[in-house]
Amino acid sequence: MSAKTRESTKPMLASIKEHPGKRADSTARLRQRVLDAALTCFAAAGVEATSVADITRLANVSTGSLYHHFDSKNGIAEALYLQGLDQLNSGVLGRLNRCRSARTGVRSVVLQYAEWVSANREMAGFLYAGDVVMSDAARLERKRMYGRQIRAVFEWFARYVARGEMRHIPADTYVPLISGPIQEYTARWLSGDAQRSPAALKALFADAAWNAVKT
Amino acid sequence: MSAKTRESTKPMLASIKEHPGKRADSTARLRQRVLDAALTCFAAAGVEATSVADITRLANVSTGSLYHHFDSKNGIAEALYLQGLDQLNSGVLGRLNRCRSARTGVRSVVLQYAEWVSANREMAGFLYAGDVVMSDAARLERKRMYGRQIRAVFEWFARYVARGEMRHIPADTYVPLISGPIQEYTARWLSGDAQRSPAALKALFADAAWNAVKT
Amino acid sequence: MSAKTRESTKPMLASIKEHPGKRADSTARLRQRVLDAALTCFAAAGVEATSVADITRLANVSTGSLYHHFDSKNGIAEALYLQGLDQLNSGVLGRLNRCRSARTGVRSVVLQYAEWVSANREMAGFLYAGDVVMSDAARLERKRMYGRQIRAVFEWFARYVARGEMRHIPADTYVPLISGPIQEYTARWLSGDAQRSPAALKALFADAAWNAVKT
Amino acid sequence: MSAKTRESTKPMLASIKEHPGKRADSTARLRQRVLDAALTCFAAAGVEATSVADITRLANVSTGSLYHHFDSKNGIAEALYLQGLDQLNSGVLGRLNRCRSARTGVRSVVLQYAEWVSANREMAGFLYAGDVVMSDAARLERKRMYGRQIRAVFEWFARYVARGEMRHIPADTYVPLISGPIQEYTARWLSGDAQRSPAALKALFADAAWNAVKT
DNA sequence: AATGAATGAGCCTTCATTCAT
DNA sequence: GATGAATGAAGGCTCATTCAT
Repeated sequence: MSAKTRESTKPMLASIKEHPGKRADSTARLRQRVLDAALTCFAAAGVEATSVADITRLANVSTGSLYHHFDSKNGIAEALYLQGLDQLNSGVLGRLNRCRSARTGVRSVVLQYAEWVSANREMAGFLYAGDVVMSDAARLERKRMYGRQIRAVFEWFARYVARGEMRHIPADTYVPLISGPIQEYTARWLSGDAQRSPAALKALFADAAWNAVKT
Repeated sequence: MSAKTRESTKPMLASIKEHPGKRADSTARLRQRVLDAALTCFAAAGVEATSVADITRLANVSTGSLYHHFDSKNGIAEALYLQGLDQLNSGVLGRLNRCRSARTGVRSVVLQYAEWVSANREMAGFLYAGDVVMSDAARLERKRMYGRQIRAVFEWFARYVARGEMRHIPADTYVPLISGPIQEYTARWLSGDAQRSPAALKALFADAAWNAVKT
Repeated sequence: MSAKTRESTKPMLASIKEHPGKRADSTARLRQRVLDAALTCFAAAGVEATSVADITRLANVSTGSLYHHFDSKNGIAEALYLQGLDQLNSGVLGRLNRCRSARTGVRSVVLQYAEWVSANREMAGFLYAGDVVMSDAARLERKRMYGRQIRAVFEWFARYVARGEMRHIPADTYVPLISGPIQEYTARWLSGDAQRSPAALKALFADAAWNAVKT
Repeated sequence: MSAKTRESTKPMLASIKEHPGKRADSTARLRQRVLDAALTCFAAAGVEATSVADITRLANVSTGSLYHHFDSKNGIAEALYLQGLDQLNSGVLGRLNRCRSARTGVRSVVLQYAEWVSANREMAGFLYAGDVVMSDAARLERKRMYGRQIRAVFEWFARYVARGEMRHIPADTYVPLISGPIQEYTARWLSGDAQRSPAALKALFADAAWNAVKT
């Protein structure tokens, strides 16, 4: 909600509820305990199939306390979703910004995605499942995040497209061409249909990505 | 959604409930009315968020009648899922089998996927959402279907890999490389984030697919 | 909802749910069991303080069954309210219409009110408490009932006012002057602050009513 | 609602919580802020439908603080009820005591009621709604107040009854006959069914009251 | 005195499924 | 085969009240 976007680990949107002073610490701890428990449940069974009682049980928190910190079950899912998306995005963008050529840039997107997903399997599964029903506020926040991300990535690539080092194709199709294969593989891995972690195959998919968009 | 399954290679799970004789026809009609209604609901709101009452209302069928023809709400979802998957698979395989070169074969997979998905948006959304909780019986049936499909496709491709016309990479990675981009694009289209139908961009993705696996 | 207004004992509004044929009877029985139980609870504790469980317990009906026949707890209260009001109104009006002089008419309103209230203490308490939150549909129905009642009563009285046998005062004030005392006494009786039943004092209040509006 | 209780003849129930010394003033201010906020809420939605959070929000007081000053939500309602009743009663009694004839006395009761109710609409609505569940202590206090009031009023009237200037009827029926019409009209005004304020029609109802009990 | 986090019982309602007719 | 009434276990959420700070 504020300006800082990258590397942030704190939940977005919820920041309004943060309090300064002595109890802020234990408050944040409880919030995180709830988010952690919810992630585990959501990843395992989906948001709808997870009951609030499942979360309170796992987080060891009372119903009332949970609702003191979150608006609703779906509010937890939204906070988690935005937190995860922010993490994934900022990881990719941060790495991209340290690259100095079209090829390393394109490959870095895939490499970072593969690594993050392999290291955060639960969160990846949760984000991939896409069963969060977004409220208007959350939708706005996501749009803001996506906008920033897409704009930053496109600005980075645009110069190489302009130089003729990358193909000139519809804007809509870069992401599918670059990320589609690793994402599809990841989906199979998450569902148990593929054995090796995405990280183990990252070089192959990174090469394919570059191959798909280079001139 | 109403086009009859073509080239179905195996009876559906639910076929055990089919009855021979004079009433079979009206029975089948009612079954299909339920399946059609369920697809609309599932595609619009997801399986969990659809109530049996939603389906009976839309299908104009009584509760008792519905349960006379299906085991459970999830049973309907399974039947629908298997029906859709079979349709999609057999379409792809049928087209592939009519191809006479590695390049046309690989491209045909993408082309057929793009066309089917664009022509069966509701079913595509339902299959993509992946919110069907599979019973053991259904899981088995799906495995059988997948196995046949994968085996058939691989047999087709294997000869070209052997001839050195296609890259030799881990078996797990062919599908992601070939279908990943079009699937990723389709997901964006289904969610409203991309405007043009997959069919409109099929050539681009077909070329990319061949490019990704050719030697 | 239909034309018949007087002496009707059937719940209004709910009539849309009535079914002809063999099961209609047991359906109506269950509906009435729920209404009776609800009346007892509402009269004793108020609508808000009565839980749906209180009603199901007393009516010996399952939760689901209750909700199969009524929209909500408040829907029960509305049905009951309209039923009671209809009974009260039609009793008063029916008796009034059999009177042949201003004096007997005015007195009959009070007498009938006193008798009905004494004979239907629970319903009277429920109606008097006024804690039913009316939906738009119910509000409309009540308006319709009130309109019919007020119009009919005023038409009856108007001729005597015109003849100079009754005072000519603001239309708003006839009901308070005629019914106010007996209603106030009834409220005290219902709350336990007065011992004798309204019926026991009806003559006194009937005389006072006539005295208050005669010329 | 904010006019201080005049001629209060006994301390309120809640007075036990009053503290002497330097903070008494700010304490009383906070108490009153809570009572004012509660009255607004109770009048608008009823006691049951008002949550403690509604009150703390409107009064700008913390939960803990509220519970430091009141026993419970219902305790607030009781305090408010007794405060309002005391105000209404003492107004009526005070005015009655300044009258020097049966006629002016009876009329003054109605006139004062009409004026007070019109000037204190929120409190009148709250008292009229009668949704305060009284604790034993509060019930006792109310009985005491009522007793004093009734006794004082009866003593005043008794002499005129004895002199034959007022009718001799059951003790229970004086109040309904005198106050019933104006109360019934007030109820209609509070519910929006009557337009003119009770104060606007006070003379009519005062005359009727005297007419109802004079010899 | 003041604060607001924490508690957990209880509320209304939904819903998949069964079963008598 | 068809119907829809009946069931009761959950589910998400609210709320009065307590208590540590």
